Amino acid sequence: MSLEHELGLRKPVAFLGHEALLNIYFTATCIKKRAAEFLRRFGLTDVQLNVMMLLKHQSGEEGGLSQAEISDMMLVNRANITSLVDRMEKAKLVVRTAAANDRRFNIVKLTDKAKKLFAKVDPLYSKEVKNAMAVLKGTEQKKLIKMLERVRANITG
Amino acid sequence: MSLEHELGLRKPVAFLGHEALLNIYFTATCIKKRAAEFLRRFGLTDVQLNVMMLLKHQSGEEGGLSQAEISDMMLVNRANITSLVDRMEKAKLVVRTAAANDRRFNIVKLTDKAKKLFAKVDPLYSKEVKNAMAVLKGTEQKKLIKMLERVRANITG
DNA sequence: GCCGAATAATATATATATGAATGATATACA
DNA sequence: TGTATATCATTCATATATATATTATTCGGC
Repeated sequence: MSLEHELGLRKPVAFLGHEALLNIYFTATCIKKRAAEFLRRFGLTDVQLNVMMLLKHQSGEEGGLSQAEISDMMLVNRANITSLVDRMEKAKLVVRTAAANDRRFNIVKLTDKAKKLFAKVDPLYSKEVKNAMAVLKGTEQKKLIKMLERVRANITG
Repeated sequence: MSLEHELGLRKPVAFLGHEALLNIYFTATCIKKRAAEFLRRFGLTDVQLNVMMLLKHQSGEEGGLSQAEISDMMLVNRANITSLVDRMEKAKLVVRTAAANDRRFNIVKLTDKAKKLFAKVDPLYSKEVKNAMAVLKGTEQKKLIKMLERVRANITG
């Protein structure tokens, strides 16, 4: 269904480019809502799962990531990571560790509790993601990715 | 460039569907950041411009929209509209008016100040949007829209 | 005309996002 | 060596998002 119908607009979006842009924006919104709804039963938010995924799969030699690395990998302001890690630390999902050589850094690591929870949630979440995207064939997904990469390259460059 | 490079990941995203989903998500993030940056010089946020666009182009007979209508057209929780309209009212961009027949409703309307500002910002913003999407041909934009519509239909249905 | 259900807006607690300013620490180099 | 500069994390004010509960009002059925 078109955005016009989904949002209950009285008049269509003014021009094609704007409709395309709004489609990207609102599809992301739907994805985020769906993820939030799914993760809620585990007491997690989508952002927190994202952090857990990064710590699981992208950790460096020290067995974790600095807050600056997390911020870069999530395209999020560094100031935001402070409170995000605060909340996750309070929920016993991560710990802050002093870096070996440079006292400016915190190395953020997953707790055992978080590792166990992730082992349970990750396969279920992956299945959800696969189902969500299964309406597009592999070749379509690749085309979609290429188009979105071109848009990003154009606006960030 | 691929997400893997843009975000500085050490390992690639686990499977194609997740990469596609993350591309949608992060492209929306980039669009939002770019819009925020552009609108800042006018003292507006992207969300506030969105409200102004809706009030300009989608208003009903009463010359405005109820807060519930705004919420539906923005896929945003209704509770959120209260504070959003509060801030815009404080900035003299909108006024709340009592609806004629039903005292439960507020009709939100643009002020003259907001109409003038919108008349200035809108053509510049539209040009930005056109430029942002100009890397994709019209037929590509249409394909992109169709694919995203299918994804939304799948996850919201 | 009255009562329960539905609807609009609000209040509250919480999570996430930004920019700007600050303090602690490293590093480069004159 | 010592200083300018860069980098990491934090704090602050602000904007946006959610779920949940509450209040005010309207409407449907009787």
